[in-house]
Amino acid sequence: MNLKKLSKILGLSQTTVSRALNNYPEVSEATRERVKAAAAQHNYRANIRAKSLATGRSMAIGHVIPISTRHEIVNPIFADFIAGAGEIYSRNHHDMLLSVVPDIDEERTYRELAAKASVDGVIVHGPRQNDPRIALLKSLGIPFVVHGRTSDGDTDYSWVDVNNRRSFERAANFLFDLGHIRLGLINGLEFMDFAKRRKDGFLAAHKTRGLHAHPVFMATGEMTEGFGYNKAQSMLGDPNPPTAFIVSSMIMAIGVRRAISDAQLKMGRDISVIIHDDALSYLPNGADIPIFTATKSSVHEAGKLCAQMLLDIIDAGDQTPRHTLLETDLTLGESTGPAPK
Amino acid sequence: MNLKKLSKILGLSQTTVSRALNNYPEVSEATRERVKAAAAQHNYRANIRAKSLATGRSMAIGHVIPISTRHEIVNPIFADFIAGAGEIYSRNHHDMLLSVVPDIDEERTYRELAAKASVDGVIVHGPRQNDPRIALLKSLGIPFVVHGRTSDGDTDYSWVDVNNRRSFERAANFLFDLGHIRLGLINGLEFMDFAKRRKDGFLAAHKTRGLHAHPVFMATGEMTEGFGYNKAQSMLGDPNPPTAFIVSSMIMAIGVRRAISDAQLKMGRDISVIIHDDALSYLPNGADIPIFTATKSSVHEAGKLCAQMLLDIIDAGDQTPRHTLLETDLTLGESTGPAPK
DNA sequence: GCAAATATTCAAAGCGCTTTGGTAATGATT
DNA sequence: AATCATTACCAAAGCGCTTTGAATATTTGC
Repeated sequence: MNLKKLSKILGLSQTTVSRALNNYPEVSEATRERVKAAAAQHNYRANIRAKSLATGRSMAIGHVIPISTRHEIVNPIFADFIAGAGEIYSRNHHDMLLSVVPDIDEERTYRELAAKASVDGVIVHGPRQNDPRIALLKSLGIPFVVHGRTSDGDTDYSWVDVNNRRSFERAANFLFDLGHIRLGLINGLEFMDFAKRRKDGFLAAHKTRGLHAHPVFMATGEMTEGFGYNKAQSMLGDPNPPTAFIVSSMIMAIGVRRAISDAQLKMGRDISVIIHDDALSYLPNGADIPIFTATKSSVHEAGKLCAQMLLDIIDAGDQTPRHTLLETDLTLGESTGPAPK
Repeated sequence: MNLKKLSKILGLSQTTVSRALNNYPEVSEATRERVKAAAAQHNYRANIRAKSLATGRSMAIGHVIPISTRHEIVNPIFADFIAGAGEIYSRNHHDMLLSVVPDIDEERTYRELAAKASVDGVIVHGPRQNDPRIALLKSLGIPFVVHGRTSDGDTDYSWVDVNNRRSFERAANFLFDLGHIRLGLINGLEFMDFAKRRKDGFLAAHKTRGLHAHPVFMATGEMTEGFGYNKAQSMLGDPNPPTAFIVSSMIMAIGVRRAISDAQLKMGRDISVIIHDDALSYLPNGADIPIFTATKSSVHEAGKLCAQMLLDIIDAGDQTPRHTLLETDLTLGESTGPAPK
């Protein structure tokens, strides 16, 4: 079923049928209803590619998911983020175009997306401290929103980010308040901007207390369960080990918990743990009482915000950057307690 | 830059330029090279929607990800599956169109995908035992591959699945061989086909040994860490508890491990655990020695296989269903041992 | 009752590509 | 030298929609 056939059936021109369906005012209510009824009856939907060829808008948003070439790891938070964004898209009749590409091919992918005019805008995932994608997308003239931020270079673009620095500063201070002096940081890769900011917050808290963060107690790496386990284990093996950990993700924290339990220690009593909790749907932080004390910020919500911001930007045709900085909730769980004597 | 301009620059017709770029034979090698050089120089890429409007092929594959309306949970294996499939798509110049929809809207989504002609085929995720989507997609005439299978109704369609029944039968038998008699099963929702098959395998092993599976020791629910924890905890609280668990996913197993550790038991000594391991990139089952004894099958690989099968089907224009049944590896880890006396 | 204003409808062009059905030029065949 | 293939190219139609500009029908104003 297509427009031509449908208009023939109705005895109307394609123009009128098209306008009736798209709610243009210059169509009488009587015919509009007749047209809509016929469209429903014949299960007519405008061919999306013909439509977007005619309008110049693709009604699709691109997400380029980089896969680390070295480690082949997919960021697990991505499922929840996508779910959030997808909710907004489908509510606004947009499609989501996903490109999963080795990080080495990212630039080419963005260029193609732009040249082929496949999308009206893109969401940028996992920004590095200094990320060439910003300049690239600007030069391509394609609207975009970054999930996260960059620190160096051009910072004049739209983003939605969590206040990572403050979160981790608060987390560290909270542990200091409990009497802990030696903290371990188990963080993501430091060329990732969020990881850098978290470390900065961690260090800032040390500084105000006049404490010194031991480099050996600041680990940075791929955010897997295994990495969390290894680093926690080796830090706990130190002759003068940390009494508390701050861990950048639930997944790593699971490894940390395993290491603690392997060392015959009890989390929350012998050793405290604060995690950053992205509120992943499949990894809830306990039911009523959180397992982990956490700086919490829903990545599902972030997906929704990014998507909405991008659609707004596209709609407005507007170039002035927008920003949303989300504060985290510091929620008390059972993984923290006073420093052991 | 578009075809028209490019052909003007080259002093050739659009026909010739198009043919040169698409490697048709009726173009001299000299002009072909000249055209390709110019295309590269001007960063020309065919507008994908114009192209697919003309060819009738969208060069896109749809994935409809259902979100459970009741629980709002995103299946975490989905990230790795998508990554695998995406690899195949980009290698074959296809796009991936993702629709994240409440399970209640699934049918409408498929109908729209078909009517709007947005995709050349779809991958069906998470089939139920008797899944209406099969008949729907057949009636819509849209090529599809199911990741998993159905048990009831029409079973004549293409799929890629893991031999879930045999996997869990083997797992149970392995535990019986170790002297365990009371096994606990912590499984996904049973209307999901994979969960049903796993349970069938579990029961089959009991039957051949002349053993009876206790209903209280067979849990079924949403595959979260919390569910694994709750069920393991309650089963361990039984006056005559199981001495081994078979767990349907790594995520749930993490909860099971937490319950075991909370109960002051040692996994692999006091209680054995076998999991099904989807080989998720961000949740590797240990480094050199697996943490869990597992029936292992990479979901990333399954994504690749599904994608490739679908592209092959579309390419062949062929209707005869194809099947790939993957056997799992039963890999020995540190979570299993002889039944305690 | 007639011009002007307004409300409806339509034919045709255009979005950027592919593909059909040619033509012109070259080379091979008798 | 005339005929036939073959090679290399092109003009124009068509994919299914939107939108411009014009035409026709219906009201309104005086």
